[in-house]
Amino acid sequence: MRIGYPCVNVMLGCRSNRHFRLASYSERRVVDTVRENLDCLLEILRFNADHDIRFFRISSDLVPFASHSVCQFDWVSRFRREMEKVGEAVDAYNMRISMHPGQFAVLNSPDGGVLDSTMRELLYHSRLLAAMGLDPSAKIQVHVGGVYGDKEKSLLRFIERYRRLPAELRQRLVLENDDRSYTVRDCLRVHGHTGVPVLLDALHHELNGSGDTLVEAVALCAATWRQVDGPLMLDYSQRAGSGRRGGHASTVDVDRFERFLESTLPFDFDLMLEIKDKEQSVLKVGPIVARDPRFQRA
DNA sequence: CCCTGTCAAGTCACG
DNA sequence: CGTGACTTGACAGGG
Repeated sequence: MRIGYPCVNVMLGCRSNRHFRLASYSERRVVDTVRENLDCLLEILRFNADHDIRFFRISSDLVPFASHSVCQFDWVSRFRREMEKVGEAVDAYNMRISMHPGQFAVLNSPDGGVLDSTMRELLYHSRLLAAMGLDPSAKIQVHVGGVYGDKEKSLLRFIERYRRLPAELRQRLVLENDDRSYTVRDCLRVHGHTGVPVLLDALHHELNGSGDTLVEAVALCAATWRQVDGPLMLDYSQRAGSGRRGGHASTVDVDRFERFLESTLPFDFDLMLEIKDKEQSVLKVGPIVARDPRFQRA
């Protein structure tokens, strides 16, 4: 089991998701920003390796405006060597990488313009991972998308769209249950028609359940990942104390986390900890997981 | 330095 | 109809 965190390291003084306003776009500006972002990404990976953290989500802002028409420079060629270095670091440390496009990528939208921008955005993600030389176990996680007043039709539209995706995208996309529309069971239906692996978000499953217990859901999702996809990925977060929908906790509650882990035994997976204090929470639970023989899975 | 209005993009729930 | 929430708040202009 590898445990990781998304996008941002709060301890290091750098950020790998720096961006800027579209109004101030220039090739110079974007090149400078990408270079800084890649430098920082390498620094974060080195930090992770030093602390035995081997799962990380790369920010979609690594190349700002990459899918926007304003972006004309060939960032793959320009930063090939730097991106390969990232991939080499990932491989050297036996790390796992994921990405999670923003809410604007909606593959099942009935709107052709939204579909176009979604395709450009998803292709940016897959080209970035490919430029790093990462194998297909580096995943891009998306939701089914909107309901548009007809959930069945909208789910079927996702299936059609998925089938027409280029292979470079199909080999990396994974489908995640969301917190209000599409449950794990809905995602599993899509899997049945497409083969897309299903990523389980434990909190979404709590808020928008399928009737399955957590461990049942883990088992069902695990079966959708082939060898080439790598181990099942799982998103774990805790709600902020006051209990409003959505908001993530500021730091991990270690007892609750341990109970969560016990409740998923004996399944193995790579775990993304979505907590505000990022790597600090991973550092808190890492030693517990490493020390406890019950969690020495696979 | 600090303050704050605003930021490429979608969808949905809430008031 | 306007606003906030979502995987990650940060930029940029003005005081």
